[in-house]
Amino acid sequence: MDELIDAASRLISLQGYDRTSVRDIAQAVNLTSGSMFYHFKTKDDLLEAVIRKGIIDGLAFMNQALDLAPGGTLNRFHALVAAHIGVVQGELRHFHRVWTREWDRLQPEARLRLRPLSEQYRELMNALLHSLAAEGHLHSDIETARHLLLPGLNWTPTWTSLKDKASQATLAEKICATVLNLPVDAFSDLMHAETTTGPGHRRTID
Amino acid sequence: MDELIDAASRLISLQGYDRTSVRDIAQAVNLTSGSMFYHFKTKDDLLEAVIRKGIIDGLAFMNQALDLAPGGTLNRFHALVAAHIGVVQGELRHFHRVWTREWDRLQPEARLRLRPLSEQYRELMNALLHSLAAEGHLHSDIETARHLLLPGLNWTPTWTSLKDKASQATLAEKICATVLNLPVDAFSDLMHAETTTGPGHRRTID
DNA sequence: GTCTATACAGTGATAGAC
DNA sequence: GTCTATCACTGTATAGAC
Repeated sequence: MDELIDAASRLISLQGYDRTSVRDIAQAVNLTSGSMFYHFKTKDDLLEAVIRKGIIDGLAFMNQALDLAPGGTLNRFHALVAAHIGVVQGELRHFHRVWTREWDRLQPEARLRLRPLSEQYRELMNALLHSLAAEGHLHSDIETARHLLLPGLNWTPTWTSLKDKASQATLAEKICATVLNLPVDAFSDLMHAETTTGPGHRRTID
Repeated sequence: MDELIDAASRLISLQGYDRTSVRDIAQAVNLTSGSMFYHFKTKDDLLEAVIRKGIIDGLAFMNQALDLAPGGTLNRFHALVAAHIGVVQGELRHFHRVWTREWDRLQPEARLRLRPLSEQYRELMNALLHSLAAEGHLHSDIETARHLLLPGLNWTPTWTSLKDKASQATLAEKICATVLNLPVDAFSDLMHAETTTGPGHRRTID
């Protein structure tokens, strides 16, 4: 039941898995605790379902953003970073927080089942960092760059809260610039130059 | 009682605060649960004591590393990053993990009491990023750089485990290079050039 | 599919003996 | 200072009625 998963994501995100009782979650959708165990065999199964939905919806969100992004690599990089910020700060934020904060509360078998999904997420970022390196924008080690970038993005809710797309895009610019060790303005200029004059492999604005 | 704090840091780090019972912790130092409440009024007080010790010892470790570091800014930057990796991966790792993972389980008043301590930690990194910018190595926004760097360092235990100082220093080089968007070799060269020919504001090797 | 009722284990914390 | 014993409570999960 999807309402149950939604409520669980919200409560677990805010209170933590261990402090959120099955009664709390069931009550949030006007059920009693007994009824929850009809839909999920155990509380752990519910946690797995929450995280699975978080990853799947997050992937869809990211892929959609990439499909709409203009062609140049810098533009696509910015789109990806902005999309990830959207996941972390937007409607999926509770799912994402549960994913990152409660991942190691999962049973080992559950982690194995979810691993392929989360690898896809990492690969999206990897591919773009490779393009940046190939085009001479990124000079540092790609793995290390990803290891700095991803936790940094995931941690943004601890020091800022950005619900609207505009401010998310602004933050994304600052972060992209930082990855390339550039002033924000320099990155913006580079990115926009790319859009107007660049090759534009696929300008998919329908 | 310090043994109690040590045992608590280890168990809470491995199992999480909520899953670690007072009985578990007391048993680890051959006490019964009742005795723990002689030393700490509540379980929450014990958590605060663990995190306080983690921050204080971490600060001491960082300051000591900086005192021993050679003079140049790049060298001091590397020393700071290596020291933080040392905190996160070395003997203080359990304390540090509790600090970062259970911080928001603290009562609001406890967070207020500890805030000044954790600010000191952040300021160490801030000061060095400012120096890097002043000397023309760092071009990006300093706040943003710190917001990428710190979570990235704190998250390293999720993808690598480095107990010895040598491999910690190697990782530190990769990360410093990434912050400056340089290949590792380029950063190493820059750093060593600075040591042998640089101004060396204070070469404090006693 | 949801309810009520309940089994059963474990929790933080306290009281009082030693 | 540490122990034992215990209180009051909450947790997950199950059984069976509807």
